[in-house]
Amino acid sequence: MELSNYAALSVKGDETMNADGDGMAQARETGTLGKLMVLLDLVTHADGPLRFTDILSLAGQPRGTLHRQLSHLVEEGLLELDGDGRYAPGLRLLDFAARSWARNEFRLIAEPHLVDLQQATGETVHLGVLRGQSIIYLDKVEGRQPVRMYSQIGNASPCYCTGVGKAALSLLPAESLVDLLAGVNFTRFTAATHATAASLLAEIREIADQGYAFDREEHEAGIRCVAAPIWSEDRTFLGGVSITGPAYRLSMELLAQWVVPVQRAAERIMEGMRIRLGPRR
Amino acid sequence: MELSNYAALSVKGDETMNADGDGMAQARETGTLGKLMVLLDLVTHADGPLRFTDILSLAGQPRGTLHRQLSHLVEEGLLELDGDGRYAPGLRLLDFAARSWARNEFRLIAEPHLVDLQQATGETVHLGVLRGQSIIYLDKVEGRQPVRMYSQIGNASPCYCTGVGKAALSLLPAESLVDLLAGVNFTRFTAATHATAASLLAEIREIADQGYAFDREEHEAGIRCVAAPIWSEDRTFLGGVSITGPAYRLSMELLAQWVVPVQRAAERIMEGMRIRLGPRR
DNA sequence: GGTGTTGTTCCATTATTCGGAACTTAATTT
DNA sequence: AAATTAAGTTCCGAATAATGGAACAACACC
Repeated sequence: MELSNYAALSVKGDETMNADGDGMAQARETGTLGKLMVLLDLVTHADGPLRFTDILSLAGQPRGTLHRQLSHLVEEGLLELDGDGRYAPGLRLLDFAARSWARNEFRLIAEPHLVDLQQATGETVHLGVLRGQSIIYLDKVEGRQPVRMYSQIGNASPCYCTGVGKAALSLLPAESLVDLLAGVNFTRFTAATHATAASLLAEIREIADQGYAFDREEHEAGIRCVAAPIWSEDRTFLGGVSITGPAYRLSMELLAQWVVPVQRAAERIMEGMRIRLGPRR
Repeated sequence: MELSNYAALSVKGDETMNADGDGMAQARETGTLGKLMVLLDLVTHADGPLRFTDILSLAGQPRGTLHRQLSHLVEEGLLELDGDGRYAPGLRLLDFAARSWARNEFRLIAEPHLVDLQQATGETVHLGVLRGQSIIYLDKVEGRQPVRMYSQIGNASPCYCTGVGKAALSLLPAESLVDLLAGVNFTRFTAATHATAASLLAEIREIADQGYAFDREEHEAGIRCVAAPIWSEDRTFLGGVSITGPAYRLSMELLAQWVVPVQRAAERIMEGMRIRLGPRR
């Protein structure tokens, strides 16, 4: 019933006001749509279905207004209203996403290289993109284990404690990086999670030099990974590939051996992007 | 570049006007949101990224208006505008969907029973819901094969040529069924696809009596399935479970043997719904 | 039958969207 | 290279849709 750590994982993140000293505030108003998206965010980020009153207190809108907004969302299939008057995410979202995923050019280019990497190492391979302050996982290739699909794909994870996230951040120019980190809320998931922008910055500088990143159980205890960055030539697109697995099986020595394969996969994906999307980008 | 069979697969379907003699027209106007959703539909249903002009001709809006609408969608992350001025579905859709899927109550209830059914038969098991004239697949459990997740999940498939679809339709009262079929555009995917509402109606009457449905290579040549219906007590929620596989492996005799297991799985799922969601529904 | 809670409908006011046209910018032709 | 066409962007008065307060139903819990 309670809301989950909404702010920490929010893709958008700056709905209220970012305590950013810089004058350059990102574009904000999308009028009617923006307000509706806030509601969609609220409902999809909640731990379970929300009643009208719950949303009322969270959204702080007048009752009449909120009621009409929710009705519209329900009518469009973006939300669903069950028999007990509780609002849940709508199935139309699934349909949109399935199409968006199936046709995603970047993912299609990367796919064969992810499979190669999975087979070479036997461990789970992820593909992620930096979007705002979050990493969105675009694909995942696992070994033989009983399929639990969708598990990670589409999930927005924090950028400061994942391999792909840190690899992507290392591509940013120093200034943008500092700006971005200023807005990040550092939640400590494990003992190894970076707790401050300063300590993260230091590691990212290192990663930028080396060209690869580790996740030393920073997001989830017992889970490690190696990641390599991926970027478009115009740097509008930042992401990464990673190999992930349990710490008992993936020693740091083994991870170090996988640096080269991961980097090679990243390079091949970038080569594919140049060919498919044109050399300029 | 061309549009795919947009109308046939559309979840919404009645944007213009349904040739429905009945006075009870379903609610329609969602104002600003509705117009934006039409655009989202256009872009997500296209075969590839669309340029501004493409959308302009498809949407039939004034240029200035369309431009602002697309800008808003892009700003919210629902669409993405690449360097070549082409619009593609945005990644935010993935994030929404991942959450919507992970927390879907019906899916969570059904999951263990799907796994059981998969292990009992060794073939692929699907869970689907009727939404408008389409079946939306909510889950899929496969055997050992190399994982290609997301493949089917979230996809909207026609109701008239899938096992789950026909099973779900068989739950509708005769009147609603006729109304619904009046709006369906019967595309012949294979030689076995029902071509008219009449022939479909005849089979659905049979299915309603029997309590299970076959798909005899009606959607895809070489693919068969058995399905059993699932419904909430108040009949607001209709769907089904199915076992799907290649015709060379799944003889009609074998499928007939699986009727009982599929029905049992469906019953257990419904029992779970009664317990979790309250007896009324 | 009251009384508080929750959800829905109504309508004048206000703010946003609409859409034609003028204006850039890029591509194509002469 | 200049001229021409196409493609995309910005502007602003008019039209429309969103707003939010208040009054109205539905339901539970005393």
